[in-house]
Amino acid sequence: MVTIKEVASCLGVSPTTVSNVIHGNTKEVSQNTIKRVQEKLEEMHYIPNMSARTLAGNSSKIIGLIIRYPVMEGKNAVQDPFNSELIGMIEAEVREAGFFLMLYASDCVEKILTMATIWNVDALIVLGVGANECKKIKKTAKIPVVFVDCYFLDDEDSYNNVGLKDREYAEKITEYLIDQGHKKIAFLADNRVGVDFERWTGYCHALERHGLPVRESSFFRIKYGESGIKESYDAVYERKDEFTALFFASDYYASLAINYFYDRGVRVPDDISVVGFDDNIFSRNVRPRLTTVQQDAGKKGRIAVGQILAMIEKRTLDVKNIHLDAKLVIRDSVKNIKTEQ
Amino acid sequence: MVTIKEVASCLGVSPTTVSNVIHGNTKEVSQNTIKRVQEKLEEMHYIPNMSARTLAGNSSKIIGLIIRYPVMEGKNAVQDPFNSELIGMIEAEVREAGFFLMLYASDCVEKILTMATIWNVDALIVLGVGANECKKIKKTAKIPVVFVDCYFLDDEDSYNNVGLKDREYAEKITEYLIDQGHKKIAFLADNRVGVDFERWTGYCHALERHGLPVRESSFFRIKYGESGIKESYDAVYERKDEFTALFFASDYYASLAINYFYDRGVRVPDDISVVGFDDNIFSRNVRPRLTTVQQDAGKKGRIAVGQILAMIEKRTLDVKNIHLDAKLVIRDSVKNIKTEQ
DNA sequence: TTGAAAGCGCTAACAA
DNA sequence: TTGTTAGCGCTTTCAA
Repeated sequence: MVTIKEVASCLGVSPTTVSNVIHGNTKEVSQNTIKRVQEKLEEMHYIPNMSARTLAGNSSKIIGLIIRYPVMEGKNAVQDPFNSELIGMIEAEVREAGFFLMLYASDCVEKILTMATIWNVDALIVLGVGANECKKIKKTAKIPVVFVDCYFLDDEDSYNNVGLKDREYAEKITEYLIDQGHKKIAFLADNRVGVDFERWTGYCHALERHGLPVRESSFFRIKYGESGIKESYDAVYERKDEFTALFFASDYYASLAINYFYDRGVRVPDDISVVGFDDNIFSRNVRPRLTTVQQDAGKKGRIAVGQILAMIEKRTLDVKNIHLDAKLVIRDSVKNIKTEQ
Repeated sequence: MVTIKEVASCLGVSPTTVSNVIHGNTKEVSQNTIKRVQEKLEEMHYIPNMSARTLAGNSSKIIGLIIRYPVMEGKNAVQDPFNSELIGMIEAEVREAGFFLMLYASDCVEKILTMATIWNVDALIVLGVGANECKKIKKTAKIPVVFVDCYFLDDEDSYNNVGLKDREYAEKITEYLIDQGHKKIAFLADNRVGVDFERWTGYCHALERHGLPVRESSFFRIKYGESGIKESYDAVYERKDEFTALFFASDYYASLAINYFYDRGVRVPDDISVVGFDDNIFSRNVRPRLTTVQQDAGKKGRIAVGQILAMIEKRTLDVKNIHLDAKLVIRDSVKNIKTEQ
């Protein structure tokens, strides 16, 4: 390990000068010294020691990426294709900005904040964590925090968040179904909080707006794990005649369902229509191709990191809680049944 | 930030004593003091400062996870479903062992080692990096390194690696195809190095063993990106009559191909048989279900972290380069054409 | 059984 | 324009 001291003594200058050159505080350093120091730094392969820098009161250059702790058996937090894309994007952006990414999966606010303190983390990006946790994190953390895909119970606009117009687009895709003649539409998700709650609400709004009844029995909770999913789909199958269309809160579940139905001889969209949400690899890699709501995970990541960097550099932000636009993508999983009625 | 000093002065003891209690060096501390210190630590919510610890010569408790830098347009390094599962598993294991995970995507050995030095990283887990890079990393890094899914040009057994019996199982699945009467089998992958090279080699061995010709023209290089894939598949389609079976080096490409063929009216397995490799979500979420080689990404992750921890704790390892067993999973994407001939 | 003191590598206030 | 020095929080050696 080459230290600043070593470089300095090699050159016969003081550590301060070397440090100043490293940080570009060169107003008071002669051109000649700057050059000599820079060359020596290069020559000796000087690599900074971040622990020392951080300890000396500088920023750690670490950004903590918090992902939700896995609830599901045999499934981990990175595995969801939407999350993966987001994480990959965030890693790339953080790295390119000269920061380091510490990945930490947890639902426990205490642990998250401890991790942030231990490492003197500069900022936190928090993915898809529940409203209560968000509140606590925001209240306690003394560093910039950007949430991604979070929904809050209290003052929405006091949070820094990058999300999607989930409700609006859930409403749109539901209206599309209604427009295609569907009146009996089920909503299926593995929970009904946060993002999924918003999508459910959008679905409800669309039904109400068109004078269709909103029934609690039209909500199916999909259980976790392979066997849980199968069990849940069995329940849907039993009641399939009650519905003409199924709105899944994610492409993942929608594509699994299409294949499940295929196996049981139920054809999509002829026998039942299906829509999803997200437009990830699953929606395109299933037949029939899935009609869904398209969102850009990469964009979310880029914006989130952009916000974080702006906050770190203490620039202010005009918009705090951003909800990105999405796009209805019509493919082949919905049948127009208007004429049949 | 509560420091050891503060805790110490609150208690009227020295920082040394507090530090000793924290680290369990309690042979020379009285029971009473231990208790008092522990309670105070708790009460004051003492959280260590890792920068200071690291600077004072202790281990950083950071494990660096290096993933290959993305080559493909619009695709990032975390996005591959196999990688995601592995990363999620590694994160969980690392966290549970009391370490922290720094995620870093790069192909550049210099940058990787700089990152390791900057942070005084305790160990490195390196995923799917090329042989040349592996060699350099092993030679230069002065910390434990475990490679995952890497293949090496020089002395294989001098590396710590967790891989799969890629060659053997590629051979097995090829033999299965031959056993089902297939003689004209293409091999398709997006490259032919590392893991994919092994799979290709296994494929070649099987053909040779059964007296079938190995032709360079039976290798298809799948191009990156959505349009690249389509273009590549178009080329396969053009020559589809030359083959009765297609061996894809990954489930991802195999499942995409099945759907591509479906769209063009080519039925799998009736018109052409398809096999994949990995058995991830794609193989099960496609119809017909994909016949493939099953491997356990989670297990790889667990073993890799186990090896790393053992190395960090300076316990020795008997087996260094582990190649896990896989399993041939026969589903519905291969037709038995023996009788037709 | 406990504590004082030095030092890890770096930064920054201040002096020269 | 350059250098001296103190100190960030912690560990560890050595003395008490």
